[in-house]
Amino acid sequence: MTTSGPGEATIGDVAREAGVSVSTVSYALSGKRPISEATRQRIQSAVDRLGYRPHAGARALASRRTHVLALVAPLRVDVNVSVILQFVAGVVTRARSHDLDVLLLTNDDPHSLDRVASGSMVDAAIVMDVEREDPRLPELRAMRQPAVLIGLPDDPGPLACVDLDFVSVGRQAVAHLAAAGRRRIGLIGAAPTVLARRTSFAERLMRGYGEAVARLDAPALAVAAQGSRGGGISAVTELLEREPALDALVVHNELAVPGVVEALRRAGREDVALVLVCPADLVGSVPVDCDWIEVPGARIGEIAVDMVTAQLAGATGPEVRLLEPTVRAHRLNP
Amino acid sequence: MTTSGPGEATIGDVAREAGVSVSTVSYALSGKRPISEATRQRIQSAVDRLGYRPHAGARALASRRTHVLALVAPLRVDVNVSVILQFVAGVVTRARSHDLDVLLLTNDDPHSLDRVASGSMVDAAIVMDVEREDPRLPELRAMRQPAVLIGLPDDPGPLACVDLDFVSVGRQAVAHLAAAGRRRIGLIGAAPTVLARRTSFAERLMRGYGEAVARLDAPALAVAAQGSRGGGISAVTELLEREPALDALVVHNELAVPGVVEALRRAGREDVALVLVCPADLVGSVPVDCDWIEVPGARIGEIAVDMVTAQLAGATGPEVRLLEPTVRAHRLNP
DNA sequence: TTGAAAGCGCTAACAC
DNA sequence: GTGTTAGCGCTTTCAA
Repeated sequence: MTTSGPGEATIGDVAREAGVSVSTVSYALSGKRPISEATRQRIQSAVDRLGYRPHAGARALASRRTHVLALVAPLRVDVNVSVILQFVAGVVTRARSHDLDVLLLTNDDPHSLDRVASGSMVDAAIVMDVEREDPRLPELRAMRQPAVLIGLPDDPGPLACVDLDFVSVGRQAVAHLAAAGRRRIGLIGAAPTVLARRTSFAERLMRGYGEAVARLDAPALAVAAQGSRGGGISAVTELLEREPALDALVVHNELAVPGVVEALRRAGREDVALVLVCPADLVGSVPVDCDWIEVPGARIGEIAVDMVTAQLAGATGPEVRLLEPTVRAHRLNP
Repeated sequence: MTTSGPGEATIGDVAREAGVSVSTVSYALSGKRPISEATRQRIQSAVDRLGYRPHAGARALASRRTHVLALVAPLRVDVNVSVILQFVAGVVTRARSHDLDVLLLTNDDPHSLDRVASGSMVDAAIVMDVEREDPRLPELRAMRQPAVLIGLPDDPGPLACVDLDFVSVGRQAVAHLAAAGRRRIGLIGAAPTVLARRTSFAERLMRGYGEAVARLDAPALAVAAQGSRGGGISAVTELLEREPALDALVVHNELAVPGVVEALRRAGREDVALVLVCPADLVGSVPVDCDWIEVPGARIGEIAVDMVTAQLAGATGPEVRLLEPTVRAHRLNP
């Protein structure tokens, strides 16, 4: 007697084993029509006995659903990997809870999304690292499958978007510091390459910041910083030169944070108030008291999946969702 | 006239448009049999005109190949995300160059690999974050599809493995320091949770270290450290208490490095020689001169893909590949 | 409540 | 060098 491993049995084998027709097995498994409890059980035990697993390709061919989501993720050096991975983790976890798997596309091949979409490898797509005038937008709009952007292009058209409201992040950071009496508020922004790509979040934060300091009649003191310790040091040095009376800093560059802290210490300027914009796991390693605004990567990834599944289910709700940020305190000795 | 978007046309449409049979189209596209140049061109232009893309599910059903690779990746908090992402990037990039896509599985569901494998969603699997007695090994051995482990379990059996030779890393780090006259060599290892899981690389490095210091008749001074600035500080403090004459440190914990450097500085012990074990992008942000051994994540990911494609092609080469590490110098002012 | 059978779009014999 | 056609394993009418 031959015991074949799992994945060998077909729906026909199950049907024979259970003494029913293939359609009955199919319906029993999908629940798309009522099946008597007795047959349901016979089928289930046949499935277990044979280790039956539906063949994904056959199912996709017949039903036109793959149960796979494309995740277009950047993996660019200048974007903080821990942020990326938070988004990815959120997407993958939530996708599984919707019974979807995730096909990971990195950006090295600009047409890979087109390839997998028109090859019917995926039911939908989630796109990260969106630029203000993202070159992928035409492709995305032409897709049969729904897509959700993580980020906010200038003209999303009918595409669904979700992100932290970075304009509000900039405003709130400034407002929070102003409320604490600060008026010389600098901004250390994303890496020059990130800004050069006109990455949507980087510019939006800067816009919010710019508006807010203007309303305060405070000087706009924004610099881009390389995502490194050295980048943080240079940025602080430059800002202190431009404005020696600097009394606060908004830092939107996770990798530069250690350098920023170090430079302030060396300059004897621990009095400069800090608002960090970063993921939750990063703030824990910051060695000074400060305030921070969370970039909730995992949460945004989850929402993106929820939006995409809603679209798959035919819903047509609000197209753009921006999460409201909150300023929180980070204290070494609570 | 209706211009339908890409992904609507079938191979039958192409065949009609080009005035040939479907099999000719199929063979022309796959190159699996000689086609006259003339027909090849007619077919190609029909493909272009119609925007034809083969339906992945149909292809998988007929050919029993999905051209998809499962990547089982951890995304565990205690493992450095930048290391993980290097592996992932290596895998995805190399996979694409073999015309494979990557289905990303995270570990939250232990049976997901079984699910996608027996559901014929993937042709092969690459598994990261391998433990010495990994609970997934039985599943992996039962799979129809080939698998490659990144890491080295105690008993890999017939499974292919690839990793940096961490035993050698430990030995070389010690040998290098010993050659520089150091005899009180500490080891700051992976996070306690990583060790508790018996993660293969962590223990192998420790073994190499232990053997090497024993041969020197030097004391074994190993501690686990939390992956954080605080973890690095505590580890240094503890080691300096145990051995005030400490003159060298091997650090195999990326996230603890800043704390280690800081603690040594505060203790006035900048004379302690350092060998860091970390990915290349991390060493750049280390603010002191030291030596380091690269963990070539991307390279290992690439090799894993090459091994898996070799297996798909029917090869049966060397089962376990361990990359030889090299000690290099990191100098702030070269 | 169940079954029979027609596809889904492609590959790969098997023909010529 | 090219065409015909029988599957691949599933879903989903249509019929009972």
